[in-house]
Amino acid sequence: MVRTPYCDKSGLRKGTWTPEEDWKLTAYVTTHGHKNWRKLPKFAGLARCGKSCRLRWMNYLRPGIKRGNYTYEEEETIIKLHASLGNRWSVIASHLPGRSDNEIKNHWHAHLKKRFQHNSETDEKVEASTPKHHSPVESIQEESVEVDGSCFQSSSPDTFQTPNGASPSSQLPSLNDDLRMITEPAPASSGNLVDDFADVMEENTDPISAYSWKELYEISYFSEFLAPFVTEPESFCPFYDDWGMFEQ
DNA sequence: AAATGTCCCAACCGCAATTCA
DNA sequence: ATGAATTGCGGTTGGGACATT
Repeated sequence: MVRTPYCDKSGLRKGTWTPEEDWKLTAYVTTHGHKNWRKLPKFAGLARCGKSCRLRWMNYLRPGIKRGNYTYEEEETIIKLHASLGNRWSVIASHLPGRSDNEIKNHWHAHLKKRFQHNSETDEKVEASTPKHHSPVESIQEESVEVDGSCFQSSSPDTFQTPNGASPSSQLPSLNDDLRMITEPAPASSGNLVDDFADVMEENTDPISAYSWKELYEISYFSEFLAPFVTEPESFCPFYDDWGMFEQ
């Protein structure tokens, strides 16, 4: 069977995503959902392949995603699950709400693997000088978490967090709200809209950093670009009828 | 201060699995 | 039932940031 390449290599951007691209993708997926990643970039105005868009959304832009600052409990969970599941990162990620498989995989290779190996070596030395007991791996496997999906709450697209870390809502915020947040500075304004906006975002513990949001703010065509979504989404998205608003 | 090495993360790639027509 | 299209997964890599010489 001959596969058509999922990514048409010609004329498509690769590499690091720009704030502008992030915004386009976020705005489009938030408004129209993502039923067909392959066609999405075309209608979102992105020169990326669908695969790249999906990865970016799943790992960095999707609501509720957490970045960095792993807690001790999270790291313990990763180590235990890895001991029992191996490199099944997506399964491991499903037990850590807000964490992507890619990030967990990176964190494992960059930090946890070394620590785990170091601990194993240390324990082996202790084991050699003490009466017989279980190896570190065996111990971990014995007490490893049962993977039945019931003991953890998986991250859900419905648990949207606002960029400033406000409590999750059962509903996605409207794009009008987003626009209001972007275009209306706080009452106690310093007079510099960009800085005020960044100040708000700096409280954010969530995915898109204050730095990124500041950059996003500075993209002057925001309103222009968003206008079609807010007023007549049907005219912008040919799939609108099929997809429905906020479909996840 | 400059050169070199190392670490870490974002993103790409290929393949397998799943869904669709 | 079959083949094509699409999605999801895990391994790998490029390059920027930071540390060391």
